[in-house]
Formats: sequence, C-alpha cells, structure tokens
Amino acid sequence: MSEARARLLASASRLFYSEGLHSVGIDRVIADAGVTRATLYRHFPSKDDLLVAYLTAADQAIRADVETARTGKTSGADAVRAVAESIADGIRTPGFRGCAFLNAVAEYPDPAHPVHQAVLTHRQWFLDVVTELLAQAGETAPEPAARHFVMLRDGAMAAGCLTDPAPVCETFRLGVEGLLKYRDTPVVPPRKPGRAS
Amino acid sequence: MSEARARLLASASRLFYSEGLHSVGIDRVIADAGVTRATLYRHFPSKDDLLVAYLTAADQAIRADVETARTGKTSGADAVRAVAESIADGIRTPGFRGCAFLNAVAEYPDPAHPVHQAVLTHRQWFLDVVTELLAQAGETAPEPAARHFVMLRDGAMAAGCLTDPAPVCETFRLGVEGLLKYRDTPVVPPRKPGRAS
DNA sequence: CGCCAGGTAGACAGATCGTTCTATCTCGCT
DNA sequence: AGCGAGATAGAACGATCTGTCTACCTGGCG
Repeated sequence: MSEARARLLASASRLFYSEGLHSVGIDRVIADAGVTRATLYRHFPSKDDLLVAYLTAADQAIRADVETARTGKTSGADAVRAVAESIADGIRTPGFRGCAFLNAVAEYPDPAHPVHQAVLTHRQWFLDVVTELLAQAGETAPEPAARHFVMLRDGAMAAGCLTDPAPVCETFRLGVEGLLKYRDTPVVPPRKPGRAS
Repeated sequence: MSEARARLLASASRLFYSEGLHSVGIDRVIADAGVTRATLYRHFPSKDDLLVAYLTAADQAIRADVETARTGKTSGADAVRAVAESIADGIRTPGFRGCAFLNAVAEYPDPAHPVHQAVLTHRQWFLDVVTELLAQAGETAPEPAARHFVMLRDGAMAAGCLTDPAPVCETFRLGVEGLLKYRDTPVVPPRKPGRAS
C-alpha cells in the first residue's frame, strides 16, 4: 500500500465518520490528505469505492478489537463481557459519533448499493461472532440472545453520541448482564392472543 | 394550512424518509408534490426549514401514537407494552426504513444544526414519557429502566430495516418483558474493580 | 542510460445543488 | 370593482459535486 493511499484512506475515514458520507466531498478528502485529485482516482476509481474502502477498514479494525477482547478469556460469558466493554470504550472515546455502519446505511438505503451491502456483511459477521461466543457461554438459545446483544449494542451506539455517554454505557452494561443471566433462568413472557407470528 | 403546503410536506416526508435527507433535492420534492419552486419557498424559507417541518410532523405523529397506545390501559406496565407493540407495528410495516430521527442525525452530526436539535428534543420527550409510564408501572428505578427501553427501541428500529423484521420484533418484545420483570427482582451485576464511573 | 509507475498541478466538463427572480394568472374578500 | 394572497411557469444565479484530462516532475530499477 502506497503512502499516499494510506493518507487518503485515513483522511477519508476521519472525515466520513465525523461529518457524514454525502456531506464530505472529494475535494475535502484530497485537501486533508495533501494529495491531488488524480492521485485519488488512481487508487479509488470512484467515490463509492472510497466509501467501501472506508467501511472495509472500519470492519477490519472492529474484527481486530473483537479478536483482542476474546483472547485469554476462559469462559464465553467473560468473552462477551470483554466485547461489551470494548464497545463501551468506543462510546466513551472523545469524538465518538455512533456506529459507522448504521450511519452509513442511513445515507444509503438502497440494498443494492455496495455501501449498503458492506454494512450488511459486517453486521452478519458480528451477529455470528456473538452467537458463537454465547454458545460457548452455555446459552441454551444462543441466537436469540445474540440478537438481543446486538440490539442493545445498536441502541447504545446510537444514543452514545447524542447524550452523556456514561449513563448509556452503564445501561448497556446492565442490559448485557441481564442477558447473560437468562442462560440459567429462561423467560416465558405473556403473549397476547393472535398477535405473534 | 394550504393544500399546496400539505402536499409539499407529504411528498417531502415520504422522500426524505425513504431515500435520505441529502439524497433528495428540492427538485424531487416539488416534482412529486406537483408544485413549483416558488410555492415551496413561499411556505418554507429554506431546505433546512422543510427538513425541520418533516421531523416536526413525524414527532407529532409519534406523540399521537403514544397517546393512543396509553389510553385505556389500567396498569403502567400494560401501557409500556402497548407502546412497544406500536413500535413493533411500525417495524413490521412495509416500507419501514428505520427511525426517522436517528437517520436524520446520522446526516446532521453538528449539534448546533436545527435538524440535530429537533432530534434531541424528540428523544428527550420520548425518554420522559417512557420514564413516566414505568414509574406508573411501579418500577423502583424508572429512569434507568426507561433508558433500557429506549436502548432496545433504538436497536430494534435500526435493525428492523436491515433484516427480516419478524425476529427483530420478537427480540424486542422479549427484551421489554425482561425489562418489566426487573421491577420485582432488581439485578446486582458483578462490577470490575476501578472501571465504572 | 532509459523507462515508467506514481506523484503534482490545475484546467475543464457536465450535472446538480439551493436559491432568487420576473411575469402572469386566479381566486376570495372587502 | 378592485385588491392582494397564493399559485403557476420558467429562466437564471453561483456554488459545488464527481469525474476526466493534459502537462510536467521525480526517483528507482532493469
């Protein structure tokens, strides 16, 4: 990877994440990277390619974070807690601006668009990882629990950049703990007649 | 309210919600509404005003939904369930594209922008309403529980337009039921030393 | 030495953006 | 009758957007 390309991707990532995908134009990116337009289009054939490269880099960073969080953890539950803690750390970080993927898909709702598909791919991977971790934690129903976990994560990431992150992280942590407790005492909630599918 | 203005707001709402705020230009809106540019700018001084009007209309619609959901419910818990059911109904609706407010704030991260502020106002109102309902439900700690509820809602709305809505709604319902159960059996989760604020 | 990938610099095209403007028309109200 | 609010129709503005193009420079490698 050439050095100009690296600078380009770094500038694009910072600007796209903090200001939005449509709001940041090519000119902003090349000015920030200290690179000319021709150089950008040499490495990325179009802006869409740059957007996908940005999301791909974010995806790889998160995969590395998850890998780091799960290593050395004896129980699956502790691994889940470590992943949750890593997410909370991100929310607490100054400049946190929500989930890069949820923000991206808000701007590209068309499922056929490569940006949208990159988001779906990342989310499917994450759901699978959490499901695997919860299965190792002895969860009787790992998949619903993983969906629950991801739902809390999405909500925490969405709210974490709109209000004080501290209570958001605390609520998230509490939710995850409650979730992990279910593996012993499954809930049988009341169900209204003729409603559920 | 003039009829042209109503058509304008209806077209703007549909287009902004389904395609995004930056992606939809003035020309698209006036073409869809069957109205000329001058007419639009007579009613809305700028696009930002139109965006705020769109979010204000959405806010009022949701307030009406919540009011409908809570009327006639004897217990606060049932009112919370009704609100959750109303949210799930929205997620199941064809054309659902996530939370209009979370999508909007993804495109307008600047807290000083009127669009961003409209989102914050709506979210604060919603948190307050849920807190009130959970207090009526006999929740010992209504505010953390309300934050938990909103977190689940945000996650459900975010995921509901990316995958099959049915399991998302089921996970959401389960989460809400688990949440309502806490008012009898408060959780005292383990806490790592020197970490929490 | 000669070549060429990869970079700089900047003009340019074509489209779209939000916004303003003039000119005309059609109602309803006084 | 007359006036003005609200609508139509459409040209035009300046800015910005993505993307292409030409021309030149530089350093490493065969």
